[in-house]
Amino acid sequence: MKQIRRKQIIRTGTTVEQMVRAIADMIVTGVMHPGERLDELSLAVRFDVSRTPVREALRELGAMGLVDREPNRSAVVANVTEAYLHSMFEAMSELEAICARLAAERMTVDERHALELEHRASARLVHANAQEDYAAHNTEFHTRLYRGAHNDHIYEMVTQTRARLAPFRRAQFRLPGRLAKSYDEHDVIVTAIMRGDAAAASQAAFSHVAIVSDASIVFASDKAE
Amino acid sequence: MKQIRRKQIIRTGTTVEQMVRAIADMIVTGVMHPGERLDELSLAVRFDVSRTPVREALRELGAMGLVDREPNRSAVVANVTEAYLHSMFEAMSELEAICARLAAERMTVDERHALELEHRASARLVHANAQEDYAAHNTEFHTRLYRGAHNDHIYEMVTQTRARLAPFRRAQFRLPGRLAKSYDEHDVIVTAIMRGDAAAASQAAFSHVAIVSDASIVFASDKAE
DNA sequence: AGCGCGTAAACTGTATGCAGATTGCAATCT
DNA sequence: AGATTGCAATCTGCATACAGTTTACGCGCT
Repeated sequence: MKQIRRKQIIRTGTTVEQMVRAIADMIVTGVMHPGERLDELSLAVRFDVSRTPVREALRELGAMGLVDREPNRSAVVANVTEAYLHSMFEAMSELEAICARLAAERMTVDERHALELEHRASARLVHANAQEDYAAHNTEFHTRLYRGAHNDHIYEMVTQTRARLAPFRRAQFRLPGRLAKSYDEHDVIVTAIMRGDAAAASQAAFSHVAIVSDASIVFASDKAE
Repeated sequence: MKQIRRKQIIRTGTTVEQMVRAIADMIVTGVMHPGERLDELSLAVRFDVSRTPVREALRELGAMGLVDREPNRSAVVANVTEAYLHSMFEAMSELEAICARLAAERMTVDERHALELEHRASARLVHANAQEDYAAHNTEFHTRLYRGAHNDHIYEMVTQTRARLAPFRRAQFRLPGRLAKSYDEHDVIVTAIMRGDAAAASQAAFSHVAIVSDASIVFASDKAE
């Protein structure tokens, strides 16, 4: 049985990482409610590990802002209110706008070319309504944008914010017609970047993310019930 | 709100928090060099604790991006190169610009009033060349700006970035004439915000931080030698 | 001499035990 | 009855012990 556990760890990461993901999911999907206590022993029993990895996982979740910790107290689920969610989506728009602006100014010829290719290739996925594949393309597309800004710290912030929002955004491409609209919005961004129009790229990226945000927040509040 | 509480906890040191700060300082001040290994036992001996708190501190430092961790490997000092530092200062300018813009649009009457008072009060410190006190005022001033944006996630990002840059910025007010210039720059920001001119506030905040960055980076590269 | 291979040392990951802090309850006092 | 203090159960913080993994070195083989 030790063997089995080891295999799973190899497959999905270390024990602690697994727990971080599992607990993060529970918090973010509303299985656990804000203020709910996360006592170490219960979690240890639940995941069939000792308290040590549980403590490390809680510390990491604390750093991620998903749980609040105070000395000698149980960690509690942080209040990821709808207001806070909204602030994250808004921040995402702002960050994406910055990336697009900087990308328009700084991307190398190769990067521009790759971005355009990536974008063009996705047209096929839209026609096929291949939601899974389009989602993968979408991630890649935005990642190229972030990298194109040539600023490591901004890249870090935007990817972290994106990761935290991921659970709330999962279903957006299921909305009818969203794929085609997303493609069109990407198109505006790409065009602006290709001609080095920083202001237009920034504006287009801002709107694009704002639209995604609206769709996702609806989804999130559905889920909260 | 939540953020403030967490900050205070950081100030109130448990063993782990103390270690996090101590190690972070060593990394950021160049006492430890990028790539240098942080093996758990050595640190435990050095701080005269067991490996358990060391591990938790390293995990937190990993989440902060100051050390890189891989399974079954020593944590190593992350590469906080001058390039990365530069990217953080640039990000700081961008974030501050966003905050100023949003603040100009969203600050309540009370917030605007408090900001102006805080700013006016600092004039006295400039004349007295009270560097320590002005630094405290400066922190307060910028914090008000960040809060004024009314976006918790952006507040979190900007304060975190600011915290990571703090060690590099400490000496900036010692530069001759910097206090008066800082005051003037603040003045432009405040004026723009008071009349709700988002674009002007944003522009002024961006320049202000860019200037601080330049001064600090000079200082940082001095220190690196 | 160079190349594997195996073994041991060093180190990380996890479990468990103990000490101190906190909380809730209950018995006592006002 | 309500408040208060003391005690017990519970939980966190840290130390120590053990298991599994990686790394480095030396030995033998070609």
